Amino acid sequence: MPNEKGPDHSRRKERSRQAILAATRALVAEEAYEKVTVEAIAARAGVGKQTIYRRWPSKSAIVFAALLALSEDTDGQSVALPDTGDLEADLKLVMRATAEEFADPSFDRLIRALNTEISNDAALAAEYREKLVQPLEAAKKARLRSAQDAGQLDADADLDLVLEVLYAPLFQRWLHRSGPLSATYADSLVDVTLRAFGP
Amino acid sequence: MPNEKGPDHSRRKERSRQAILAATRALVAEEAYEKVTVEAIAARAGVGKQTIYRRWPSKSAIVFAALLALSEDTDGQSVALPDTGDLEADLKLVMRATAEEFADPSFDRLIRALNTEISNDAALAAEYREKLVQPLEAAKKARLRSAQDAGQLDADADLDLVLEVLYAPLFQRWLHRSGPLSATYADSLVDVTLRAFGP
DNA sequence: TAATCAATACGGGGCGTCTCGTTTCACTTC
DNA sequence: GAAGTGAAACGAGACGCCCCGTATTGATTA
Repeated sequence: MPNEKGPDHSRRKERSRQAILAATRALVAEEAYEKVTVEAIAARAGVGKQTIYRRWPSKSAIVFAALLALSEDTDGQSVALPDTGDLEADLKLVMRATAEEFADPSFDRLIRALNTEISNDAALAAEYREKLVQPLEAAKKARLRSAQDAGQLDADADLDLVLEVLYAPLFQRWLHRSGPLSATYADSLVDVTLRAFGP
Repeated sequence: MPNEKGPDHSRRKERSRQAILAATRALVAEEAYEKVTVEAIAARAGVGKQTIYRRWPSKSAIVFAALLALSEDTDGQSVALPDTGDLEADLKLVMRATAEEFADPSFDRLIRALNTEISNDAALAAEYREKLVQPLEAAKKARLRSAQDAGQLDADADLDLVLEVLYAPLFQRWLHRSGPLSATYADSLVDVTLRAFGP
């Protein structure tokens, strides 16, 4: 605990904070989002509603913080994509994993809830981009830059655009449920991207 | 609202129906979506709440019907994309127009509201796909097929995939506000798509 | 007269605030 | 150390507000 000063009420605080975030994640993952109420979160976490509102200003903020904390667990050391030297194989591995992730019902409900909040709250969207999206994109771009150095990708390619072409179709297909998120589909997105931005 | 039906055949039904849909569109376009309530719609339309619930089962259904009616105005004759014989020019025209459309604040709020409802209601999403998306996609595919016949596009290309690569990045950039929807960007999406699926 | 309507009351339920009595903990005082 | 103390944080939940969707009523229209 890197606390240097002042009264140490942190033990109690931290425990209830974690309980609130865990309860939120559990509820969002297992129920339709409309059923997730602040009262339900408080009950599940074994805390009073005021304890929640002392920390976060709104339900959106709670949900967002809950998902943010999820990624901060795996964080600490920065994420990195596999780099075997074979760009196509590496990307297909990652895209297949991503497609599988979206097919999981709990993850589906979680990200759908997040997108609902984000879509209607520009400030939350900015925080989402800064804290969740950008670190991931940095890792992806690092892998792409390595591919550029290896001559497997157009050296002048706009990496933001490359990532969009690679991921946006998958994301849209998931969001609108407009088609299967199969391994074949994941592979074909990689093929398309490499054809468009290949050397 | 001018009524062209002189005879007493139709009752107040149609006029109030139009008033409700128009009021819904106006409210969704000018306010944050959370502020759009059924009571506000009824007040704006000069209609009782019961008149609304006699026609639609839920708020989602009202919003959806309001946007559906919008597209049915311009409908009647099926939509068609320009076909000058120059695929690149035609697509850039359409993509630039699409990007501009999304930049309009009223349209932005409208489609954001629709996406919010759709994202959390699979049945509504299916109806959305059937009544709004598929007619448009049919028109787009017709243009792409014409390009295939002209040898400007890989004859074996999966047209669903082509459309996704073309539109999904724009859609995602708009939804997540992750970058400018400029004409340059629209053009580069066409360039990428043609590079990936060109002959 | 018979539908249809606008208006409005109503129950149900969630959000965010407020209050209350209790627990925890840093800091005394013995 | 052990016992005591005050303040901050707490669990519980009542409350006011707003909204959804239903039910009722008296007026309007065909």
